[in-house]
Amino acid sequence: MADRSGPQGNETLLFLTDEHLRKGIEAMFFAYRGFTADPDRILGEKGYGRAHHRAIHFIKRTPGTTVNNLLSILGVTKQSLNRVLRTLIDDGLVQSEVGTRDKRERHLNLTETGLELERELSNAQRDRMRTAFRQTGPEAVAGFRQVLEAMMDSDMRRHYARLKDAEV
Amino acid sequence: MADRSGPQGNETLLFLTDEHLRKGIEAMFFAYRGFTADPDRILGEKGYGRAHHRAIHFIKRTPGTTVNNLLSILGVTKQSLNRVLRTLIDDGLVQSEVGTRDKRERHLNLTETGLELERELSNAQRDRMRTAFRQTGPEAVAGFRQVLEAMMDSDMRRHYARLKDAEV
DNA sequence: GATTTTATGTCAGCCTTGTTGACATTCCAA
DNA sequence: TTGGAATGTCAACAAGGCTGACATAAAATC
Repeated sequence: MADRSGPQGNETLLFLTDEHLRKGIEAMFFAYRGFTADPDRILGEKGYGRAHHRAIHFIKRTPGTTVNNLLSILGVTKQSLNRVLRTLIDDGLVQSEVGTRDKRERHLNLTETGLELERELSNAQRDRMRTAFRQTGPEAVAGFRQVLEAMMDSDMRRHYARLKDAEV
Repeated sequence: MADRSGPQGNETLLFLTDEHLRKGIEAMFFAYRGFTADPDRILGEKGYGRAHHRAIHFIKRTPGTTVNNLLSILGVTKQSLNRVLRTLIDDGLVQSEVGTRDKRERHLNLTETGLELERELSNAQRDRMRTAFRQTGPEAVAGFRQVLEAMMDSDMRRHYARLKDAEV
């Protein structure tokens, strides 16, 4: 929100040049590849894809979540999500229970098998994140999260913040 | 590389808890969606996809690059890249010239039309990046780039660094 | 109580973008 | 001259997005 560079000091704005912005763009591109590389390998071996990982992650993250809630977090269509959920339910990784208060809803949870895969995936992804965090230190990590948060769409920031408040 | 937290001070390691790592993971997920949202909208209107954007970006970035070089940066198969390049060449956005030194190679450049689209895409993406950078300040941006760079696969870091050295 | 809205599931079909495999061409280099 | 490298192209396939249409059950509203 606030422009933290003074109005007179031009040298304080040097981090906003097009060259620096392009470097930031390419950093996002290359880093995201690394970010997904390890889970992708594991998923590939088991016949799943990134979409399954995302579903598994957020079900683990918000146990008992409904399909609609998952849709708004993932930002895909219900048909797309349904295809993924169907295979996870059929394979016994996800359990779908009719809601008690509202019987139209389905509450989603990971089964023991689902939790196992989730652990395998998030261990791999966390390992890389941990290494990167350790290499760069807490101040860099704080900046990393600030910039990423500022880059989100506002509705996604809501999801992110809600999760943050709930657990951290 | 070096663990910057002391071996005895536990409180300095608090940024490495699983909860913080998970927050970093979700920050990457939600931020990447924002990162690609604006170009995706523009591309969708013109019948292109993210793959076209990536090709356009790195051709602009490294004019006269060969197909093979582009392949190693983008990390896809030549068939996949070829399909994208073909549409861009047919639509007059990319020019492919037989190499002079080695006539097997094709040197890729953007045409004036291609440069126009590239400007439109990167302006949109830079706007978001600039806003995020300005909101968070130079120290946060430095941390952002450090962490992202540490998260890359080493071969991708090579590409990233090479581009960095060449132009920044 | 009847009607409308909501949550979900499902079927069919389309698109982009990734994959593998096979094969042709061109041309540098040993 | 022959082998291999760089590129192009064709075919087939899969994942995972999308839209549209329709069914069902249940909640909400009139």
